[in-house]
Amino acid sequence: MSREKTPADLGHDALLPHNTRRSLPIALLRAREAVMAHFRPMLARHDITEQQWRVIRILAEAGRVDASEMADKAFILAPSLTRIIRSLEERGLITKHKDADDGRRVLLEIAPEGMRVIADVSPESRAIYEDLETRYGRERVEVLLDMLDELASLND
Amino acid sequence: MSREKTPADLGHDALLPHNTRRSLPIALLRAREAVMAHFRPMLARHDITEQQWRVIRILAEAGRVDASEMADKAFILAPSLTRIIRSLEERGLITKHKDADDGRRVLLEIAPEGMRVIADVSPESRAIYEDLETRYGRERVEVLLDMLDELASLND
DNA sequence: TCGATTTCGTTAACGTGTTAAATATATGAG
DNA sequence: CTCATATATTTAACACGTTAACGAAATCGA
Repeated sequence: MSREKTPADLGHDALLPHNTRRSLPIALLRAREAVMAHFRPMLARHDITEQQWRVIRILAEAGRVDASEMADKAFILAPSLTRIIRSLEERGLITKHKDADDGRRVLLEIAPEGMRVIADVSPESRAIYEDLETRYGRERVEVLLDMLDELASLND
Repeated sequence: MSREKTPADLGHDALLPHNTRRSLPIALLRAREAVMAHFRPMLARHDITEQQWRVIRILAEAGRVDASEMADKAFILAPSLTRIIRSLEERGLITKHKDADDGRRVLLEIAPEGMRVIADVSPESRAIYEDLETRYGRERVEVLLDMLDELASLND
């Protein structure tokens, strides 16, 4: 009969946020974390972070890319990208040079050492992703990607 | 006829990761970011971070909670939580005391000042979320939440 | 009871996220 | 051409994410 009184009882429900368990931000966080849990140990064995992997992977796909384009494709904010580029360059995985036509721009290119990392990591990455796809369902992944894209583009 | 040669041409496709555009980790990141873009400015006006908001919101919902339980519910790693708790306590939004029955545990409770923040932020948060729900579609949000939950629990 | 083990929380160290401001270069109006 | 403005990148400052290691308290088995 006498239940525990929580602070929630002090206000009426309208003043409280909806339940945490069904909140989009946290659900997205959990899902992302669950996915990354599959990749992170493998990337750690190759001594690169998730973000560093995104950057060199994009350079391997797209060739020479300037920093803004990279920030866009890898979805990394400019200040983070500056640090990541510095670190990747110091480790010899990428090269960096000023754009001759526009002195503000920084052009990035993958270095041979970076290609070696790509060659090492890609097969493992693929395998993990395909296992995930299989277990979740190939078509469901597609549906989910579409729904996420739509959510991401609600603002535009 | 002579197209630009990219580093991708140096290896055959099997060695390259699949296209960045349809990758679950980045799609989840983008979607989450798009959602948070709606909330962050509002939270900033109230001078709290997203994580601080999650913590006091959970305390308002659940009453007294120990740190492990909080880490679980708010999906925040222990080291981050330690810092967040320290900051929230210094600002007088929560109180913290050792569990009498188990000296290792730290019990958290929301303070009156914290309840004031809840009262201020909740209506705005709700409004933003409901707008989002409406624009994306109420049922589609539910479907998405289910799909995300399932993805998150693939490991178990 | 005691020593080994486990659990909870913290600290440390490093990388990234976020916002604002600074710097350098490019562009456009007059 | 020149000054104002815009754009690309960097720096700074602070918060959080991530892993490993640590200290303290609880638990369990001998």
